[in-house]
Amino acid sequence: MRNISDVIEQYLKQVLKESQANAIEIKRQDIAQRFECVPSQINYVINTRFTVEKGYLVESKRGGGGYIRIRRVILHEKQDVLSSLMDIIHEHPRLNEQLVENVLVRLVEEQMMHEQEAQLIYHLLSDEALNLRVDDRSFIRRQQLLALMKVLRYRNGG
Amino acid sequence: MRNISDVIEQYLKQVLKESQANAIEIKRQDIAQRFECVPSQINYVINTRFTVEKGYLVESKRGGGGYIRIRRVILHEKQDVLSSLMDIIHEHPRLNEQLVENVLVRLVEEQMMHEQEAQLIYHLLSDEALNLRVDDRSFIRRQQLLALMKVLRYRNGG
DNA sequence: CACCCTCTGACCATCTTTGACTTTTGACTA
DNA sequence: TAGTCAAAAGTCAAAGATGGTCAGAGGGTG
Repeated sequence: MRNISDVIEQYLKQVLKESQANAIEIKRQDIAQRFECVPSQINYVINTRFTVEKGYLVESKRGGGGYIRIRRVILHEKQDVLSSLMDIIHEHPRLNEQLVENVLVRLVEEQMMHEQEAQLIYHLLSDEALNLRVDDRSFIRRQQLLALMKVLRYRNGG
Repeated sequence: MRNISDVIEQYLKQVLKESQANAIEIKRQDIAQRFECVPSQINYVINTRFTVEKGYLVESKRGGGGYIRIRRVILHEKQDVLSSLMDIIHEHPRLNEQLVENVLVRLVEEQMMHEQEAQLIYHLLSDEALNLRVDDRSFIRRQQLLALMKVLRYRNGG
């Protein structure tokens, strides 16, 4: 693996997968020690890899007996997935390629669309295709991702 | 071989051929060092020799743990259909919903995409989703349809 | 000679790593 | 109970590590 962040990401996902409950609780310092990095590296990994749109929820507590809890969000209804993603899209001030990718990957994981469809749409929403100023790009992405959600809603019986 | 670009091209193709998967991942700096050239030379080689038309797909990531990934893909046999559609897209001064639909229908007829995919994209490119001034809408549609063509060049056997 | 590739380097964009400083929390003490 | 302290975790900006772009110089070929 190329960088320590990826390694830590994989490790955490592995632990998460192996845990019965869909949540794990870690001690930041422990993880940092295990991978020989500074503690704040763990925050970086969490902030970039375990985001809401990817379907993770993170809680933590400081002080003695502190912890970081990572939870995989489990939504039972397709509707929930769509509406939570719509909320995220609405709330995010800037929609960059990374976020678009996260959302599309999530939709595929949740079996709301096929890999190939996601692939196509990703390219339509790429920086390359949307060769505009950042704000305009963000605007278009928001419009189109919301349009996508709308289609998926009735396509999956909403 | 007369120039360094050709040498690098051959080298990369050789490595690609020898790799089990039809993809390789390189570090720009490494290759540049091996051939004693500036890093941007690698970009030049990639931009001129590993294009989509020639059947290659290139992805990359910057920053720590960055890389350049080159993938061999199989081109779709109906390049002529794509070319003619691209011409149409280029030549039309205004791209309205009707034209988008025509293009998508054609692509489905030629079995270059599935009905459902066309449906999705049609919605993304609709007047409703692209709630903009006519010219801007037209601009976005052009960009995105061209992006679509680019993907379709190699899909189905990539 | 003109033109089209190549090559180069300065400058840019993006992602990661690090560390100093901050905030929160619980336990212990006065 | 209030205050203090140490043990977490959080924040943020700078530094580091890559890759990308672009315009101009350089060179070979018809």
